[in-house]
Amino acid sequence: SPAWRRRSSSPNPPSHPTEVRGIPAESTARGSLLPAAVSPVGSAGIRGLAGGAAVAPGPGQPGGHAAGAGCGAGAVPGTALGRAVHPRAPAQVGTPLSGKAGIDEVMAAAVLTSLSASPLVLGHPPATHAPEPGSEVWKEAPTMSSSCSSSSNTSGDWSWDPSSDRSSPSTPSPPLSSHPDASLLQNSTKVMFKCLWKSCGKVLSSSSGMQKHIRTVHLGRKADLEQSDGEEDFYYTELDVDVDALTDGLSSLTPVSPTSSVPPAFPGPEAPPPPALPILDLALASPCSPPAPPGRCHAKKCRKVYGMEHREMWCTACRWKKACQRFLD
DNA sequence: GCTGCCGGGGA
DNA sequence: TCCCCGGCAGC
Ligand SMILES: [Zn+2]
Repeated sequence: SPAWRRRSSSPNPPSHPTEVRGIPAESTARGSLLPAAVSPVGSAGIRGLAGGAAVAPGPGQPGGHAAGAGCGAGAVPGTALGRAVHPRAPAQVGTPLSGKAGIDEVMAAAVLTSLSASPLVLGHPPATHAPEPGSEVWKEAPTMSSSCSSSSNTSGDWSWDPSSDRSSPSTPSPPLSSHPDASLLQNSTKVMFKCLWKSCGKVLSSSSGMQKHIRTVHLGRKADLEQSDGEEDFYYTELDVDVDALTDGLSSLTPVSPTSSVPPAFPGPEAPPPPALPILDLALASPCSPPAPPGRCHAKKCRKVYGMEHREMWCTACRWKKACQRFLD
């Protein structure tokens, strides 16, 4: 390794209490210019995703993740596309993200969701037709063309430069309790839960429903078992769906399998691939450019991605004007 | 002009 | 060793 490479920089940044596989549990971006983190959260239990508005910067580093980049929704104002996905950590133990808040939130979301019962929810868009079934929502993403910035990274294998790491705000729990769901809902927005398992994309109106879906369809468990062993990987994102958007192209909410009962195409009959995948999907589904080659947004390095104004987020190499080590081509 | 980064150099 | 930056090639 090049001399300029910091000896101290290791693929594994100093651990952060709320990190799961190296990623700050919390989005660092908050819809701003920073690509935020899409990260599996929650220690032992049901895991949801953090992200939405943003995707963790940085392609995975050597060591595990397959395709790297997605594009951060970053600078672009949110759309109907899930923007405030966050960790769902139902009552499980030990989650730094206060479990209680998590529950409350889930409850709240569920309640609110059900209150605003909708015709839209399960793939029943109002008469208004949808030009292109299954993609309306996602099509929002490409609009962020210019922000084909970050890459996602799903797992901790990527190496956050220590200095960068420190720059990310980390206040784990607040978002949960102060989540804008409520207000959003009241503003003609409703929360939907989108399954992130590969090739699924099913959208349900309640987290419990989604968990059940994942449990039965993807984890092959019995539907009626609640939180069986606490080790399930429930990857789904929460979408704040603007009702207006829904009326426009709702059908898109049931992207992949119109017949919700069809199990996603997983290679084997066995358990689905590990969680990292769904996230990747999320990342990949995002905006790199519609037909994004699986993996990354080329040519864009830290400088471009984060901009001069966020130089501290660049990888060391970029800061030193060396070959970027985060966005490898 | 912008971008990525080599190579050189200061502390 | 860490870091910065002049300057150049490629677009
Ligand atoms: Zn870089």
